[in-house]
Amino acid sequence: MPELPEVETIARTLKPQLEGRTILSVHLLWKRTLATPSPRAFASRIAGQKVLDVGRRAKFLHVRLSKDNLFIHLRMSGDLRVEKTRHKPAKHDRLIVDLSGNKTLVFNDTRKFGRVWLTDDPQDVIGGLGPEPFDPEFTPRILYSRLQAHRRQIKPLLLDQSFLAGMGNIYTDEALHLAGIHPLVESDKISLKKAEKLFYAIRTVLEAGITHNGASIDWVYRGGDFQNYFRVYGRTGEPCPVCRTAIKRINVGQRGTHFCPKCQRRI
DNA sequence: CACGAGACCTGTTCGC
DNA sequence: TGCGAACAGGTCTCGT
Repeated sequence: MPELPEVETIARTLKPQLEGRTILSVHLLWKRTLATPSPRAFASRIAGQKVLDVGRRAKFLHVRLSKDNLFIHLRMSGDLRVEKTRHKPAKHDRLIVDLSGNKTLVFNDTRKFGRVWLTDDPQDVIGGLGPEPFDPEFTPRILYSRLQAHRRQIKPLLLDQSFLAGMGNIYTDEALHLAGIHPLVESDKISLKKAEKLFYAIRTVLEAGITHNGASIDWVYRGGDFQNYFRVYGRTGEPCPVCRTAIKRINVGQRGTHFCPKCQRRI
């Protein structure tokens, strides 16, 4: 799925296209796409609400409406576009939101993993999330103490959205390589110095991702080109950009994991 | 508490 | 060429 930089890119693109418009009607094409409320309540409640703001929290797109909050999670294959209102859904369209001014917000999601919530209390959806990587309150010291609070393999821990919000499989592999940390290292074995390095590595790779408008992989093309700057992700067997050692691929928590066996020692 | 496996889905690529 | 297996940017739930 889109990770933090891809969702940030989408949020920035949608913001000027959606703000100020009024929602006229919605058409739900795949029932399970809607997490809450019921399809009937969703349709009647959302109609007539105005879009006040569009933003991002972790990997959620947050659309603030006059009375409610619309949250959209793209999961693995979701995509969002604003188009001129049309009447025939395209392949894999799951939710159509008709807006004032002849525009339509289209949620297209091949694998049907994506979810949409409408709620008056944002905490219902995003209440359990960990710190936002770019939050000024989030510091290297805080990352260190949170790492010490667990004894878990570092990669799955970074992917845990309640530990840290927004990291996904690609940016985690990239950040661990930049910080020189093996993906299986136990979190409480990471020194303060290494935790600081990891903190800045996380911000660096996420920032680079945003600068490049995210990554476009396989058939999910969203315009970004960060895939051309991957250090290790998807580069199994290719030389490490730092030391030329062949990049290894292993499975960690059933996720493909790429790292340099020389730069990222297990210890 | 930490971890692995299985679900949820469709599509593409890999290996024989 | 063909066909099944493996794999894909995510997250939840269950069992050990």
